[in-house]
Amino acid sequence: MLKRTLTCGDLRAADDGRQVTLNGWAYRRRDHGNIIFIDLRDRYGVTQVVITQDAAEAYAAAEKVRSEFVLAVRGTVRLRPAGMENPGLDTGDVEVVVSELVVENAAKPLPFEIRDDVEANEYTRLKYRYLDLRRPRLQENIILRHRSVKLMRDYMDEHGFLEIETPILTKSTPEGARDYLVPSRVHPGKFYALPQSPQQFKQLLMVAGFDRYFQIARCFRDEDLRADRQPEFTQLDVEMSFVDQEDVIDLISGLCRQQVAELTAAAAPSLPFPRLTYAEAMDRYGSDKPDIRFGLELQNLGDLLSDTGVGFLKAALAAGNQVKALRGPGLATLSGQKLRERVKAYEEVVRIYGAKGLAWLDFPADGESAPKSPIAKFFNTDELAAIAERCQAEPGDVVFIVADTGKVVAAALGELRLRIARDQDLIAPGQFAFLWVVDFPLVDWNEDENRWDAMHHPFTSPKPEDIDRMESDPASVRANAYDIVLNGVELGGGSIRIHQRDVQERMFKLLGHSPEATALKFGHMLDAFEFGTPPHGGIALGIDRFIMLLASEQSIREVVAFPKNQQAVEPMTGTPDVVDTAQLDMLGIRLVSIEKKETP
RNA sequence: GGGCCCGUGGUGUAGUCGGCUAACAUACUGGCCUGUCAAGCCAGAGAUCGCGGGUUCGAGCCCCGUCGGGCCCGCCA
Repeated sequence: MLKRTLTCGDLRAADDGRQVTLNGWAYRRRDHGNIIFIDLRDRYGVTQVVITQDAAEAYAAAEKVRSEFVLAVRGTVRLRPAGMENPGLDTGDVEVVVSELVVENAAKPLPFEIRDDVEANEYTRLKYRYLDLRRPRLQENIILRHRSVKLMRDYMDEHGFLEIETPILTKSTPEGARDYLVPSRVHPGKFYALPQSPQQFKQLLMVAGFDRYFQIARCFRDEDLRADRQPEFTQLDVEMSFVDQEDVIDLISGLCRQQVAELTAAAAPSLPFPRLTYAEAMDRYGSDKPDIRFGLELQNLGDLLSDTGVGFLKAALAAGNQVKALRGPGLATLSGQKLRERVKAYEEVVRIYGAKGLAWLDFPADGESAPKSPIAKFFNTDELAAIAERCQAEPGDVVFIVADTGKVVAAALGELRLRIARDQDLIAPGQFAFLWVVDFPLVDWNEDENRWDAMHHPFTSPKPEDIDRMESDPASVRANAYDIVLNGVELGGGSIRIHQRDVQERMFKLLGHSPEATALKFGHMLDAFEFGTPPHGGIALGIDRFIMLLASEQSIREVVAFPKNQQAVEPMTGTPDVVDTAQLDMLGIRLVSIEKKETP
């Protein structure tokens, strides 16, 4: 083959006169008759090559070139004629006059065009992912991902961390997400599980004295997919010994700051990152991962309405429910028709999160007209004024009210808050608003199973001042747990771990595990805690999500080379797929037909 | 398990109060053209409108079912 002497991103005016050979893909071809331009593309850039009848053989070949042919060209670099430079290309001052052109591989018409401004159906994109990945946008995302991970590795190395691999074939654990299982051929009837995270191994590395560990770790969870959830994903997994929460927060804040500073056009976010307790976050934003790029905080109205005559609010407060409000800036300036449509859409939003209704009060822009809200007349003047003051509602605003259990109010208004911010364009692009959420509850009551679940995971330590209430009032026990949030996306979370056997046993007991089950599943952890375990803690960052945000993408599939679709299918290879009976026989596995849903 | 939205030439879209001989752009094929850079101009081919059924004189459009996809709820220690 005709090997390149440099890449399609290299040539500059100073290279005028050089003999060069380029390899690449025919990105665009412009045939003027007797002169043909081809933009030759590789991952480094685009270079214009020119073919004329002066090189008759090359010209004949160039006439047959189509999009995405792989070419090798030999020729001479020359400055473009005055006025013909292309400032849009790094190589735009020059072009290569071709003396020899070789078609290394032709290409059939493509299933979609290789360009950023035409978005093909995502199934087609995934089926031909190798073509999708040629598009500049995905090339940039994948390159950004490389740089991000490289930067993380260097940062961790500079801070004294060791990168250590942990098993992919490991043991199924009863807690948390569904495991992906791998049958053992050597032990028919037994199974490995793919790790949901390297949690136990990294803690045991602390017991082993490795002190500062990290890993770019692939994790697997067999749960339903979302735009920000793939069944396999990558974490920056970190664990440290002889540290407290502040050490972990400092370390990771610095890493995040560096990522933004070095990989985006945004200014480095200032340290320390803002911090909220879980209780504050839920109260003020209705979310444990608040987007703090805009205001619109939730306001409690309960105390203002203790004597209200408004029936549904009175009833809600009497039942011990919450009444909270959210300001919709400028919404009262919409026409009656538009406002009704908007309210209807917002009712739909809160309904999804369990709210039975959405009340609204408009404050007319002129400060005089009668409100359009059908319920405004039930409030007395003092109440309206108090609500406006509490919500800092100006003339022209609408205030939305949800009365329900604390959980429903938070979820409904928390989500509505995001929706209003988007609709009213309150989020300026290009921001990276980090936030630490701390003091998570240790456990969470599971209504369905009638038991306590670990909010983070069962190895998370309770706050020393709360530990005495683990048995008497578990809901009030706070954990040494922390999450880092970026632009309303949960980037990662961690905790200071339990390192004492008795505390760990109390935790398992609280979670409803019998001593026998605990010994069977977690005996190795409990044993380790009796052989000199240092105080330790750590964190894991979702790398896919981080890069999605750095790249301003809406889905982590845009930053994963070969992602699965929402049905957990990878359309290119056709994964998952059936296997030979012989393979199953070897594993001692027999398939039973999956029961069809019964028809009523 | 559930909710909402979307399936129209290869690709992206329009057409959705029923009248279509299915439109536009691009890609594709052929022709013209020596300075373009999303090149341009001319001509051409290419779609049983995801699939099945129904309503109707007539269905891309309405109804029912089904398949595929996206977003979300549940789920995700």
